[in-house]
Amino acid sequence: MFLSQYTYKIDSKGRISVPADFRIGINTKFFNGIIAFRSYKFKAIEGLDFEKMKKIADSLDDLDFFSETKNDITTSILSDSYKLLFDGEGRICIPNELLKFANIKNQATFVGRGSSFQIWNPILFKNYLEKARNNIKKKKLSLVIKNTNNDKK
Amino acid sequence: MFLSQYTYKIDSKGRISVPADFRIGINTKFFNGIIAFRSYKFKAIEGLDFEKMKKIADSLDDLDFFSETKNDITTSILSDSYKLLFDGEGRICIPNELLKFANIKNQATFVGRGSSFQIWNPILFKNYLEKARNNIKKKKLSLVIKNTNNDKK
DNA sequence: TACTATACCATGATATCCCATATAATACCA
DNA sequence: TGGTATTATATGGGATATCATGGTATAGTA
Repeated sequence: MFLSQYTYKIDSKGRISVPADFRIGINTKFFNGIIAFRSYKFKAIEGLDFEKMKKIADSLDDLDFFSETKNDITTSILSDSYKLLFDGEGRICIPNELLKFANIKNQATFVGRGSSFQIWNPILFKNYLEKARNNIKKKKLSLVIKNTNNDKK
Repeated sequence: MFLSQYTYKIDSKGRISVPADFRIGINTKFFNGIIAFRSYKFKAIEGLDFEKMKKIADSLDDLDFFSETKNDITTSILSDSYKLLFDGEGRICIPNELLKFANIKNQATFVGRGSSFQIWNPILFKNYLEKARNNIKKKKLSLVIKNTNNDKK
């Protein structure tokens, strides 16, 4: 489970450490690294376990083969995704294409989202987090949490 | 079940003991520690079992990357949560981010809330407790509590 | 040869482990 | 019941390991 935020540097070679705690949650049996692609809602990068990416790909297979939606999603997710391998120290090298999209330069923030994570420009994320917190307060969504929890029990 | 209050010190390394009684109620099979995050209602820290947090995360999770509604809540809960592992003596190290938010310095009070608990600045909690008691008296809610309590027995 | 990418090694700061101690709670026994 | 022994637990400090980060060396490529 990916939790918390970690802000790390990008060195002169474009390398950045994936948080050690994230690496633990990543199954490295078949693929020693992560999958990354553009977020659809945010100026950020989505990060995934290989296995979760496989689940997404499988779920896309369930859609109607001829549907327009399937084509769009399949194209934009699967063709626009990158396999980023760990080096010996658990670092990855984020492609320029993604860095530019997320407006990331010297530093990046890894953001835990449970079964996946995101990579943000630290300042942009700080702003968004502030907004998200306020939204929750306004909409009193704390109740939602309680309910979803009770449902599962 | 988490009950009572316990006030302990934070040592020079930032460590604080989790009440032994709380530790008993925490399943340490997969994760030997607790999950902590900002409270939405109080200037305090919420504490949870790992499995309970996992249930929350799962309820927020779906493969739909286009879902608008859950983004804010997912980010503000999961990115603001921390895995806090026990050391050999059952202590945790609370991140500065949370300490600052809850205005905690040298001491902290663990407050049992049944299936979860909170961590407070001792003085702030004392004040809140006082207020809560007065509210009950004013609204004469003591009867309600007694009744619901009997129901459970 | 120049240039890129990958593997390998070094280091300082931080966090974790391990052991020690004092105090409080409990059990035991007269 | 009273007093003592034993256990549990909160707290403290030194040793060790982990991790982010920076650098060097090697292999691949055009």
